[in-house]
Amino acid sequence: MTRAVNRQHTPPALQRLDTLMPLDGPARAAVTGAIARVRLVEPDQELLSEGQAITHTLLIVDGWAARVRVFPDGRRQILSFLLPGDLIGHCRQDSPCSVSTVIALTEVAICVAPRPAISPALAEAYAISTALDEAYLLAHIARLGRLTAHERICDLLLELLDRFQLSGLADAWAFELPLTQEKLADVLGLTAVHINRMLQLLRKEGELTLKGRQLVLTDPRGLAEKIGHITARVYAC
Amino acid sequence: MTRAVNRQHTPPALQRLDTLMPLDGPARAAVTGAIARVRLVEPDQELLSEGQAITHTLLIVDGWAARVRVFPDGRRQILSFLLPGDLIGHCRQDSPCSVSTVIALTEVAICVAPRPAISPALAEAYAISTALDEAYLLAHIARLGRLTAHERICDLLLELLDRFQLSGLADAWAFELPLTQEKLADVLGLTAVHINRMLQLLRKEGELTLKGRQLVLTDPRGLAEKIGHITARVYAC
DNA sequence: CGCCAGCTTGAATCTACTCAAATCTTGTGG
DNA sequence: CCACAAGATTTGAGTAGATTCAAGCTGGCG
Repeated sequence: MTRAVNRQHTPPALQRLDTLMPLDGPARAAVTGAIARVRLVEPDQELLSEGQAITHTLLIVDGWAARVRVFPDGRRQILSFLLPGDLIGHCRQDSPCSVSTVIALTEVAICVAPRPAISPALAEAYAISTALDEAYLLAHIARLGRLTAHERICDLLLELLDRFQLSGLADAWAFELPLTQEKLADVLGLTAVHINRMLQLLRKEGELTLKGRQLVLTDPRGLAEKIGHITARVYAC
Repeated sequence: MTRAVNRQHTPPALQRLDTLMPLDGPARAAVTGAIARVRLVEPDQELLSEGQAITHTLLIVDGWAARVRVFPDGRRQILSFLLPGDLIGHCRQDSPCSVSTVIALTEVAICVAPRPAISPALAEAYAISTALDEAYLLAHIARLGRLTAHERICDLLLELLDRFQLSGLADAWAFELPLTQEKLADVLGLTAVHINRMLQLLRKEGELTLKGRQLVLTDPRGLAEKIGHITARVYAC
């Protein structure tokens, strides 16, 4: 269950928040405490359903979750990924409810996120996290609207690499990608068959290798340059 | 410049916020005062550019604006529309900066949005507005990812109808659509030529009429039923 | 060993794109 | 009030990228 890259003691979720905004003692203690009390969710289980009232903000500790929309005829679209260190349901409304269903893609560990009132640094980390979330949504819209299948895959993988780097779950080239080609298709608005063909092409081009769940990008920076990918992180100032 | 539907004195921007959350006296006064001091922006002018520091939250008073992303090779994608009563740059960060360029699509009137601290009702209206914004982004992702050209157009027009109804700028069937087919293409991830053909088809099917800038949907509720459109408004509780 | 989910392959099809030209609008100046 | 230019819409023909459907393959696991 331990991820390859993160051998140190800092849990990825804590590391992500700390990277977004250096946390003070109370914040670190609160997050560490929260992370100690996780709930495990099985793959394909719903974490939250559309329209459901939100009582706590949740924090992803481990695993992959996703916001999804399913159409009456069975088409499905993954709206966004939720990865370790990401918040679920963080908003300012009095009685908020979920705007989308959230499901676990792998086994997921979640906990209740400490209240931002505990520490100004924590509040700021949450705010930056929320801003980044929005940047990822906008990037996804541009991806689906204007990129080809080939570009979409590269662009998404570069975003994921970047996101995992924030939490220490990726080094400069590689991270664990536990998604089936069908799920990739559901994020990228394509079919599994076409994802398959494009992944083969990318391998033939030498852009990536995929052994088991381990994804390695040969030259992330060169690839980002080539397809004009700009990391959303730059927007969070 | 006065829009067809809104003959009463309530400005659309005020009406939208008041619809989201009934405003108290101070809030209404503050919004009315703010709306009195508008800045006019010409079509195609930038309201905000990517990465720029945000000093005030802005409120759209009149006209259409959009968040756009332009690729190095000239492809462009409209990420979201900003319509009367919508907020620009409302967030919780200490020193926020814009995650996308915002341009005026028509002549736009904007003002500085009153601070939410003025009134709890206003703060809640802003919070709901922000939540709705996110719901629109998610809806757009699902649209681009999984709907056909025909469905995308219908789905977008239904969303716009719904949004204009919030501010009193649309009745049950019609609103003013000042977009060229090229701009519609830029939102929907299609080409102008294809938008043209699909609009003709929709007219032939009797789903809509388009005289000048006036868009009339023949049977919005039936259409929404047919394509499985769910108004994002339901998510805001 | 055999099953099953996921991956791979091929052929036919279709949706949307490209390019190019014609027509319609709208606004402007003479 | 007409002529003209510029922008926007419309039309047609050919093409490309992605889908569909169907079959075969692979690897992990009971």
